[in-house]
Amino acid sequence: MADDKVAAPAGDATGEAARHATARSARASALLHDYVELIADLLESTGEARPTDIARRLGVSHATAIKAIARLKREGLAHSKPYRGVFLTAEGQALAAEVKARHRVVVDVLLALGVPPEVAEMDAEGIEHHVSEATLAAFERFLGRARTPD
Amino acid sequence: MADDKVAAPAGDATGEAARHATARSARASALLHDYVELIADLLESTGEARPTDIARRLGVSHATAIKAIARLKREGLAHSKPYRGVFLTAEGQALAAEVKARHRVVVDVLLALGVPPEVAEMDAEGIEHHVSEATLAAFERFLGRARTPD
DNA sequence: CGCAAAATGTAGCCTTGGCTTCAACATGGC
DNA sequence: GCCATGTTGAAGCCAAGGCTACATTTTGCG
Ligand SMILES: [Mn+2]
Ligand SMILES: [Mn+2]
Ligand SMILES: [Mn+2]
Ligand SMILES: [Mn+2]
Repeated sequence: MADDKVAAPAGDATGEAARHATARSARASALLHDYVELIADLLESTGEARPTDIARRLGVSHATAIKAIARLKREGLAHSKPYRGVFLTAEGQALAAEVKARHRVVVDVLLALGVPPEVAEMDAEGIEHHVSEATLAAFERFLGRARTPD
Repeated sequence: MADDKVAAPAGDATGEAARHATARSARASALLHDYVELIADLLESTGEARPTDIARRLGVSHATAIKAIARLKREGLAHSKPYRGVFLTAEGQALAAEVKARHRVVVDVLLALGVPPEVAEMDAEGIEHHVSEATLAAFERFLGRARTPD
């Protein structure tokens, strides 16, 4: 497992800085991820994703949701016409699928580790945004899934 | 725990809203947690915690660090006199110890699940802030520690 | 149809957490 | 002892993500 670049210096600043930078970046995208996940869910289950419903499910004001939706559109993840509900672009749908899968795996790992279901859902909502590809893969191996066929 | 309001409806908004609210709140305190953890570490290893070092270790500008330090002071977690380095209050020290313990447990769990060390450190930096008491306890049981004597 | 209620959108405010730029202070080397 | 350099602090800018208050549009219903 250790190549030859063993033992990064203990009080190493640059590595630590990189780790914190990664965490900050994940924190920044967490919000968008939750929105696309939720929008996909609403579209799938009810056929439409209205700002009010999104706001209620996230526990924020509708104005807050609308501003976030504007950002989703700006970033090419969603589109919508005034008063007509929100939809995901292809990119948004892909992201939603990814995020949803990650969410499920995180919850399952927590459950497998003996975390109570309510708590698992709670904590997963935050943890999911900080699970890298490598960690996700490890989680799936641990769960005994062969890289999820789904 | 469940009175008669069994089986929260699938598309339950209030429960989901609460989960997202919790995640948002954790996200908000994450930054302060990282600061106290780092300050404690610097104090322990070098005897002093200077803004410049803090900034470098976190990968932010020194101005950003100084403003965060001001907030730590405002919230009663740290104190400092001009040009004299930062120290933690009793409350700050307690928080630092808690945060550090959590960090270690999260890393250990990731390692136990087969996540590569570098990645474990990376992801733990974000995950740690979303691990509740209940989940922490489950993690410790999983690791076979009896509520960490240390 | 007509209109009240609900949904949507806009505006403006606040805090946080980034940044750069500049000013003030402290200190080590000469 | 003095001064160059490094550290610290202050100010001001910006975007994100909250909020409330108000304006506009849609819609459902009598
Ligand atoms: Mn989430
Ligand atoms: Mn989620
Ligand atoms: Mn952290
Ligand atoms: Mn940490």
